[in-house]
Amino acid sequence: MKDSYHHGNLRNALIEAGLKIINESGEDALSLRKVAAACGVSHAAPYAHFADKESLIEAIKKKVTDDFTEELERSVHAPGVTNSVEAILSMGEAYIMFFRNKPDYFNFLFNKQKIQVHTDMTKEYEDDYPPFLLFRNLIKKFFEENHVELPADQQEIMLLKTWSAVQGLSSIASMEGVEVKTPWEVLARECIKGGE
Amino acid sequence: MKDSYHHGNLRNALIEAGLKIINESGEDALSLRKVAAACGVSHAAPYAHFADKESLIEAIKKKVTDDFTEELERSVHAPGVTNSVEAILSMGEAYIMFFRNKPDYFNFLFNKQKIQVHTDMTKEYEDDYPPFLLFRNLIKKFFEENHVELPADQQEIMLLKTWSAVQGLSSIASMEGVEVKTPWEVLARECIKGGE
DNA sequence: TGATAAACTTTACACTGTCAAGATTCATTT
DNA sequence: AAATGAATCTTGACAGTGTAAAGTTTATCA
Repeated sequence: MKDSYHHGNLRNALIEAGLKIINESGEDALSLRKVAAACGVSHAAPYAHFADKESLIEAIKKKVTDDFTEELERSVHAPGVTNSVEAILSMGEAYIMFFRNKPDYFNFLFNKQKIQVHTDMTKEYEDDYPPFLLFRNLIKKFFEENHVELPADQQEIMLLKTWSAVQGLSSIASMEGVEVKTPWEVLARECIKGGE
Repeated sequence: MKDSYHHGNLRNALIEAGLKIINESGEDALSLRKVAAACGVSHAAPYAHFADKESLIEAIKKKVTDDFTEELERSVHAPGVTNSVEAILSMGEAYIMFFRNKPDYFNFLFNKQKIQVHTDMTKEYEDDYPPFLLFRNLIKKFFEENHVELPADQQEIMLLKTWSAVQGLSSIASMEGVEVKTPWEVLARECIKGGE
């Protein structure tokens, strides 16, 4: 992979190596020099691809967010998901289980991350935070399927009711020291219920 | 405050100075040497009071958590809080507004913090995470006031339903780039409703 | 082929956490 | 009151860090 002066794919290699370090030793253990060394490259080489350490971390966050988003998308195509209510429950469960399985990702993803979100359901906002966009579209679909006509502020409340339940249980599920009797999959669905 | 070789109250001064730096410049800007300098003390002096940087940060976290807990306790004594439902709503609102007013505290408090929590309502767990304890006791009070007799797993679900709504809206309220039309105080109450 | 840009290395510097050894003060006992 | 040991603080050192500057190698393209 490193047979010449030029690495060839250093940018991606740095992201990959960085993610590996974070997975194995936590975000604190991430240093530009270690990442560079892991790619067999000098300690200043990353600066050809990233302005600073923060930029590399942001790129890693983007990759994790992409994986996360893909997992959410897959969840609505699971067997048994035939209507929008089940889709919301299935995606909410996937959301929560993602962070239950990778507890450190919760803070890693949401810390210092500017997350653009619009709760207005009448327009399209392509640049909004993708996981949120998926939820927003599902709620919208739910309204359409069930011919629900609510005033804008009630729609906003319903949207945030669902998202906060999911976000909150994810936060709790990612905490060390929290032991619950009920399986997280069941808790997920129970906590989301009531909004719709 | 520093008129002799011995500082006299260095431990608290370090915590205070550290918190000030975090409030003004963020957690990343916190360094032991800066904290020491702010207290007019040599760079290695903190090691007489804290094992390492992490220990100081933990002490700062404890202080912020104590303030947070006090604010929650105050909220249930607000005028208009006459029953347990209103108490839950009032405390939930206070919880969320705390993080809305100090967005950076959300990640600061919950990141890498081992938070002990028991959802079993039949026993007392004094060492549990204090803000959670307050919630648990309010839910318990609600059951007693309304003579609700639910099986243990249903009680657990109700508890986590409430806490996840509060925790989730706090997480969302602490995000940069999230703009909502409804006031957060209203959202708070709306999101908590439905559990009880 | 030659010029220009991109990718990478080397060197350097300031800042960081932490350790070890020493200096000063406090507290307690005698 | 004097002495002794513990607590507190200083000084000096070291390895690891992010990052800037200047130089070297390779790729690209006219």
